[in-house]
Amino acid sequence: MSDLVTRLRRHNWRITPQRRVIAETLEGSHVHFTADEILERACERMPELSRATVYNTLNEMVALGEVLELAFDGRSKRYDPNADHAHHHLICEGCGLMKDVHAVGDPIEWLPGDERHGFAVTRAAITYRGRCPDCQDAA
Amino acid sequence: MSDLVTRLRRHNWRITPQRRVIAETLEGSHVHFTADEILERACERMPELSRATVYNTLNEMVALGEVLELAFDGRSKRYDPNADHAHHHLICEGCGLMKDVHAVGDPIEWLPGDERHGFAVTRAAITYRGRCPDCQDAA
DNA sequence: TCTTTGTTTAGACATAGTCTAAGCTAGGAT
DNA sequence: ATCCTAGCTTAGACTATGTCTAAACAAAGA
Repeated sequence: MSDLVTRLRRHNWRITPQRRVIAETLEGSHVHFTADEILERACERMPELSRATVYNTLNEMVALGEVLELAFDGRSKRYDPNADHAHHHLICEGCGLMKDVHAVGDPIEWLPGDERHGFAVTRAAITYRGRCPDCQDAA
Repeated sequence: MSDLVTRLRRHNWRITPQRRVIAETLEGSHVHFTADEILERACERMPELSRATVYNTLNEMVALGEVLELAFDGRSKRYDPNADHAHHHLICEGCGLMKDVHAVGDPIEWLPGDERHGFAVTRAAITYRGRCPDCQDAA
């Protein structure tokens, strides 16, 4: 049912009931939740679930490379279950709405060798910002 | 002396002694400090400076568009005084070292119209990640 | 069954940032 | 010069987000 659960199991990671609920909550949504939003929604299915377990589990899924941690606003991190599928993010400066978007090409190729300062560059993420249709009308 | 101060004054923004110290601390460094790091350094020149003033001042400079707020790690925001000069950031996944870098072209052009979801897209920032020379050796 | 290892829990703790109420300062009006 | 006002600064309380700890719990293997 949950593809994220399948991917997690491949790491020989024990799928406990708590972890399954958290993974399915993450994957079942099309917005990127904060840890507390995941806790709130997961608790509808498993009321005794603790905050510490949600934080632990999310951090472990990030460490396994199956979930991306997004930190755009400096307030709270958000979690993106599509770690395998290259995409970027478009954020509304008015209301904070976030969309996944796909750009043409690979940003790493746009960084010249003499701008790399000897780094081994492995990833690149683009954050687009603007105003969504609703917030353009409101302005 | 401080170009940032000049830019801020153009907004009819009162340059108090506190604000000058904060602006010069920001601009005088080549790394991007957190608010608390700025407080610590600014206090060497003005020991009675308060934390609230540093936070207020940084937020106002961001609102004026003269300083960029960077939120990459979800821990604490960092502040970049070069808001006028288009550049991106390269971060070491080992030690957190951050460098300003310049990519070829404008990332906004790489986002197709049908991926914009009706947004008016105004800005794009690329975050490159990898390992710096020191952390490659350590690995 | 017993043991071992890993998981979950509640709550204490830590960190980053905001808010509030009071006092202070600079500049304009008199 | 003195007063007034608006805006600035301050200390500390408060909030939000996340981590840590110690104990209880659960599952798998001997």
